[in-house]
Amino acid sequence: MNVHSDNGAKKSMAKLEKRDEIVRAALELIAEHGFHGAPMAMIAEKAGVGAGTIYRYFENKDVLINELYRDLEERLCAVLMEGYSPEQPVRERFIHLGTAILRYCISSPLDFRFLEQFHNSPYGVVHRRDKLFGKTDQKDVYRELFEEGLVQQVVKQLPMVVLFALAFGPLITVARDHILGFVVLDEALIGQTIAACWDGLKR
Amino acid sequence: MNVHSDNGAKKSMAKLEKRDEIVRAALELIAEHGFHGAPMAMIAEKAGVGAGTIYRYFENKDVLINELYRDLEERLCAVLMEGYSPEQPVRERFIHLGTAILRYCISSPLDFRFLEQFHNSPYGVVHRRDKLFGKTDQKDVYRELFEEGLVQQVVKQLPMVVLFALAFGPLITVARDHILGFVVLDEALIGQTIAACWDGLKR
Amino acid sequence: MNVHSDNGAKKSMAKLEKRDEIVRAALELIAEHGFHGAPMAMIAEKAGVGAGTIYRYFENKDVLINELYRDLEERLCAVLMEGYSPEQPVRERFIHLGTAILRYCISSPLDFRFLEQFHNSPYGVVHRRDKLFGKTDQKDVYRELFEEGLVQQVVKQLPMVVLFALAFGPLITVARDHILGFVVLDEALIGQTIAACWDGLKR
Amino acid sequence: MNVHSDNGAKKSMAKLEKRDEIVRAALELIAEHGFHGAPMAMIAEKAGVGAGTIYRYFENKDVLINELYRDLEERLCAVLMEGYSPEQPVRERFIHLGTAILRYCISSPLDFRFLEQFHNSPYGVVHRRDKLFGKTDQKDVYRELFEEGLVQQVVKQLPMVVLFALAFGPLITVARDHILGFVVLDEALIGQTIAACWDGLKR
DNA sequence: GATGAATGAGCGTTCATTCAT
DNA sequence: CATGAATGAACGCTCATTCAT
Repeated sequence: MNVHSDNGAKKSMAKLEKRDEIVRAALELIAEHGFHGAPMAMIAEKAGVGAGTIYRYFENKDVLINELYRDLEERLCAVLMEGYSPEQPVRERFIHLGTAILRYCISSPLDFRFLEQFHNSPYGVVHRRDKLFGKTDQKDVYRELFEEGLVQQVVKQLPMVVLFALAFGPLITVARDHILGFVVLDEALIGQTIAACWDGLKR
Repeated sequence: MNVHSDNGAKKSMAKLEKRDEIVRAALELIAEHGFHGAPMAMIAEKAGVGAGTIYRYFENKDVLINELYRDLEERLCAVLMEGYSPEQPVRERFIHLGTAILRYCISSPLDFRFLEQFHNSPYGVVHRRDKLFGKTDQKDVYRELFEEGLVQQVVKQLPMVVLFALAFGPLITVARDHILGFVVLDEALIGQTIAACWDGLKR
Repeated sequence: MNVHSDNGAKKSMAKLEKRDEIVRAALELIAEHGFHGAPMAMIAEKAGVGAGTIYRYFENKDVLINELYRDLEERLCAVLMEGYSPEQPVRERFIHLGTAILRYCISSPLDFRFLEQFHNSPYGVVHRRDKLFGKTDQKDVYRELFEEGLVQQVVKQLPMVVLFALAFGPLITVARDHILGFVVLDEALIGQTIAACWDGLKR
Repeated sequence: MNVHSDNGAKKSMAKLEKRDEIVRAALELIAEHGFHGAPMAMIAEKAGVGAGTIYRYFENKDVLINELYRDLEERLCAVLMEGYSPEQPVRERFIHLGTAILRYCISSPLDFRFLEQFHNSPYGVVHRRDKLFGKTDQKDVYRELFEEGLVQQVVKQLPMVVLFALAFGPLITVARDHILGFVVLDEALIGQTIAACWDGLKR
């Protein structure tokens, strides 16, 4: 270790730093160009590592993508739960979640684009099926929220899947449109959009 | 079937027939396996033509995909307009369109799967941008409908893009879930879902 | 076909010609450098075809190697049976076979080297096991010959596998040494060697 | 085990111990899976050392393999010479050597498998050439034995290489077949096999 | 015009070897 | 000295596209 070691240089990276660089590079490339537009060699180059290095951290491309997804899902989940209070009324909770989602997609557009790509791929379908049919035991705030809403009769008596669609279909769509520059979401618009979703949902 | 069609069965195909076979084969393969699961050679085989033949009808794979998209869009548009009457109130017209979309996706799941794949790919982004920013002069029923709704003050005062999202985000989502078998859409559920969308949309 | 088409040029090859070139190239490279010293790209180059072309004729490298083996085995078998007469005494028949083998290895050293490489590889072990345990119904002259020799009590009462070893172990060994230039087999030496093998075999 | 050896068990290894572990690991992996099935990293892991450590003891993989071969050859040679008495008749000496070889291959199948792999590879060819053409000055019991047999006119008047083939070709072959489970060599069969070899050799 | 064999760039992945620690 | 993370050339294989027939 040199006392003068400039810590700005591309020189050595710590172990975790390297994994992070790979993940970040994969995220950017996949978010921007899709799974096919992100060859391992390109990810490696963007991450500033050798092509073989990726395989020290991830068994193969599928694993890399799935771990990246899990990372993002976790991050998103943390964001959603921040300030979430199960004591609040269903409506307030829904607005909290919706707002958090839209803000997240605005502040982390790459994350959001990646999540979309993932959901619209075979990976995502499998993942969704497992989730719906309870192959994961991860507790699910949305489900809980809507189930409570059904019991309290504040949301429409519709299948869970349809409630999801009514609640998040529009959010995902405007989020994408925002990222692609088709609309600019500001706080006011976020609020109005979510309120409109609630109108669709509520009894 | 032409009365005069030589009944050499699979033998010669008319020019248009051939193009259609290619397009149909591409549709099926892409709908089922995605863009990457549909190599040109496989499309050719399924279409019953030589691999090189495709290039007589489509400059390259991108063009094939884009033309296929245009075909489907046209078909969808025709379905939507069937029985559509501009004289009806905005709400009735919206319900007509929504119902038509959901019925179409149920009766033509391959078409729908393809359209989704397309929209969630670089192709789709470009296409959407062109449409929004008016690079196409194709008249757009949705836009007209919502613009009228805005003028009549029956729908919320929100940007067009957000109205789209509120209206079609849920429909697309439930349609996909139906195709993937996560929910079964019957006529009753279709009606309720579209009514809920309208609740989100209306002032 | 042009009347003047110079038939010496590298120009076009007929379909079978191409398969043959690939097989020949694979044979030479594997014979000289082993399986690992014969990458597909090198085989393609030596064959004068594109790398991808090989896969039109052979599903993958394993299949190429196995088909090549089968080709050679067939060729060898034909050579062995040429002039072979089941009516002759066991000894004469053995000498016929042994002579044919040695002559073949001298005249087709590449074939022989390949066969050796194959036998000394996982491919060969599997192949041998199938043969010994009768998973192939290919009739086997050696086996028949030795079984007859056992019945007539002209060869030693030893397990078939040991008889094989006594008969062909030395032949394979001298054949390899000849090819590698460690000894020069002429007709006289061939005769003496096979006679010696018979001495080891006979009762 | 040294009385003073720190019993930190797997902890530190003496220099020679480490080399031995590497060699043993290489032997096992190569014997079982061939040269290609034994990556350096796997050898290192099995040996319980770092991947880079191997290169302190062996310049590269080729050198490792060649030194491993030399080790085994030495071991085999020691086994062969145990109880070998140059005063005995040629025949008895041959039987001693042959028996020792077969017993060795039965008791040390890994060694034997490795030696075979080696002989059937470019390494082996070079090695053999050096030996035959006297680039090594290692005295050679077989050669001496056969030369004496020639002088005494108890073995056939054939080139040394052919005598080798007659003597050891069958032994190697049955040894392999034993290891692969195609035949079971017991003491009786060993004796008969070697006797048969001698029949092939003797005048 | 129609064909499909041929192509080769590009993919995901492995592994012998190096070198900072 | 020993390490093992990092490397990148090389592998087997795929597939959009071309072109001789």
